[in-house]
Amino acid sequence: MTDYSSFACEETKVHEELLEKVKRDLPDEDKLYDLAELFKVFGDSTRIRILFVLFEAEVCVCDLASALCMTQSAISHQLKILKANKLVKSRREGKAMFYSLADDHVRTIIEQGMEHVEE
Amino acid sequence: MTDYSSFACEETKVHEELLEKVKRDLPDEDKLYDLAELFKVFGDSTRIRILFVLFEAEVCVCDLASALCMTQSAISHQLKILKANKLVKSRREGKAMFYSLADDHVRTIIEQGMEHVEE
DNA sequence: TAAACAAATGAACAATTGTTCATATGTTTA
DNA sequence: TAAACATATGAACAATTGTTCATTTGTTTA
Repeated sequence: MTDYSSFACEETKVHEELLEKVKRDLPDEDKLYDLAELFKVFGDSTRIRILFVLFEAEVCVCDLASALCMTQSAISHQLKILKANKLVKSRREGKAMFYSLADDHVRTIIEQGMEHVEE
Repeated sequence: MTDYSSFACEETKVHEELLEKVKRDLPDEDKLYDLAELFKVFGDSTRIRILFVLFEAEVCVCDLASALCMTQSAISHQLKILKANKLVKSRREGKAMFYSLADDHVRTIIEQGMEHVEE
């Protein structure tokens, strides 16, 4: 990593170098936006709690609602967001709809987050 | 992982078993809240962009502002949030304040997120 | 010490978001 | 087929959040 720290803010030449490097390496605006949107999904404690329950088992909507002491509607709205972002998948079984984790990124991301807050 | 999926929603006995397990294993309400708060920090594209710039180098506030084409005030407000959540650290050098990444969880979390959105 | 510069902060406003309530859709069973 | 059940959805409301503008704090230097 280049060290720019010894230059004051008037030293425009070196900073232009940095700014060009940043503009070259920064991912597309679209991708950064998608990334922020993804983390926004994790940024709600109801959705985090849903994911934690799904770490244990495949669970239907009504059980999620009673496990988390929330209305069926609230849970259903949040599941829709989780599904739209491919964090969970669903499967119908008769009247019930069962939800489970979509893949293992979810686990890793939450584990890393947990490590951070537990420090 | 126990399979509860073959039971309908009326089968209250097995579900109670699941609900008890969930209540036992679910982290404290406080911890889940903190975790959601952490992800909320990642859930804004300005802050994501700041972090990406800091992947490259230690950078002062005015350079962050010009790199991201935003006002100094907006960047400063966001840096305060990043710092409060221990994602960045700062160091004064004369008039300038230099910011850098606080630890490597930040990188891991963002990398995992990137993998997910790129799928 | 006064002027200039870099960063931080508080108040205000617009935009976004999570929950509730009412209702619709889809599936089973009597 | 009608009733019952599980889930999904749309509208509305309160709460939260990001940016701007004006101002303050902290540091250097003329």
